Amino acid sequence: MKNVNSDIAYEYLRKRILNGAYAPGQALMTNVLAPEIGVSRTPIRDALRQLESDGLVTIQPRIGASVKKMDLKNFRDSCELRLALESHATGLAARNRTNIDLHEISLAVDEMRRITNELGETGAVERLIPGLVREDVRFHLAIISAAKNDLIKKEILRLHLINRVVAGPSALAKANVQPEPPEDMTHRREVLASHVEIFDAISAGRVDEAKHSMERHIQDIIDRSIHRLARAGAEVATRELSAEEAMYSA
Amino acid sequence: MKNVNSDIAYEYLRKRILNGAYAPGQALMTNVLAPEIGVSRTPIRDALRQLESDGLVTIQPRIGASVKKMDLKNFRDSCELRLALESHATGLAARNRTNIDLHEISLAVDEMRRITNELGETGAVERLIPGLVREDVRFHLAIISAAKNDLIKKEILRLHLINRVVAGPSALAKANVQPEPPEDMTHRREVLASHVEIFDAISAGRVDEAKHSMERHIQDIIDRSIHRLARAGAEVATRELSAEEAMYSA
DNA sequence: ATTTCAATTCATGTATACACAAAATAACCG
DNA sequence: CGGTTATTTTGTGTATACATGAATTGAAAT
Repeated sequence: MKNVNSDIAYEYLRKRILNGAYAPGQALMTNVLAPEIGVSRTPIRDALRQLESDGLVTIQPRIGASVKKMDLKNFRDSCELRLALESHATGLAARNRTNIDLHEISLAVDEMRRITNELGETGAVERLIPGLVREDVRFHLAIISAAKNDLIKKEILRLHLINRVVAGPSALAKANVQPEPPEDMTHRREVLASHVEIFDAISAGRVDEAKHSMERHIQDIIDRSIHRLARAGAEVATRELSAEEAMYSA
Repeated sequence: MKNVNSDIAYEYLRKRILNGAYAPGQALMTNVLAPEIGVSRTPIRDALRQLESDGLVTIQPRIGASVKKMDLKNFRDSCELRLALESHATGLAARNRTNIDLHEISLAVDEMRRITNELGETGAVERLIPGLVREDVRFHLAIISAAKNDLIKKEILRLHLINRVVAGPSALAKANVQPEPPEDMTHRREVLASHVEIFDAISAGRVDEAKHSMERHIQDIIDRSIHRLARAGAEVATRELSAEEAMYSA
């Protein structure tokens, strides 16, 4: 999409859906959005259709568009899909990665190690968590890029978006789940260890090992997400997030 | 999509793209299609956007829509994606299948066995191949349904569509590749054996085995497709097919 | 003859008007 | 007073008109 007005509408709506300005199920009416955004209904319809294929919006004929509701079943399904794609992509990465790819992945691992250690020593959660998230994103992104399959990459990025919206830090905050229990330091070291393990496998070209390591890693992440969500109640909202997530959108 | 006129345009264009009425890269101009289909440009634009997200059409801003071109790289990528999804779905099927699912899968296997044997005896290719294709489709469809993940299912169906368009029997025919070499009888028996193997694994709930069997099975199919396509020339066309493919669209 | 640039054509993107389906409200009847 | 049926409202789907950007043609210059 690169049509001026459609893009304006698309970005506007996407941002607002992603940061929770609209409640899930909320109707998105073209004739109220048109004056609000300052374009006509036509590009808004385009944007809504695009958002629908992104999985963020539901369109019912003759009824209209609404922010997509995510129940636990849907969320599980999309996690499962992500698991399938990202673990497979990791296998591909082990086969297709260039040295440049390897370098980028290793940077993400090294930086995460540095921050994790600093976090263990100083306990400066507020200051360091964003960096940790950024390096995590960087790691996963570098791998799916190294897989050299644009279709798979595109699909994974789409899913990341949805998942983060549902289970991202701010979403959990709004659902009254404490986002970062302090005893999670051990978990952070586990995550780091997983990343190292995955990197090593990719680096050595061990396809199956890379794949399975990533599969376990993502399964862990998913289990934790679902566990937390389940505690927060069955109905899951599409909620706030920002800075780091914006990367995914790019 | 269930808007009357959009649907008309969508079905019209989709059919024509799938049966090769338009050459790959062919421009699809709203103002020529509008009188042709008998609706205005607006629902046609909707249909084109839908087809774009189906992966059948490319839309460039201010330039317009055109039938998507598939080069070998794109085709490989989409095969790889299908491989990832369908093998994963098979693993899920082994875990989640109901007895009804199992029954449906077994019917597809039994029927394929019957037809394969009859084919081996009579050699009536013309008459029996369609049935074979149908049972193959039925088998794969039954499995991805048994996986109980609608997202994955939807995605696989989308890919099947693209793949069949590119590498389906009629596409190969147009590309001057003999569709069914007679010595392929051994291959047909291998396919049947694969199906049996996969069914057994799913039936017994052996997740990993099911997954890997399907992975090998699909890899075989892909290798054969790509091999044939490569002989037919690098540039791949989006070409004719019908009856069986229509099933996938449903 | 070839390249450059201008003018024209043409198709898209966008706005808007209208028709119609669905939802909300009011009127009617039991 | 509850439930059913008109009526109105509201917002979508569709057609169409207009404006703008891209492509193309033709003219001018090298």
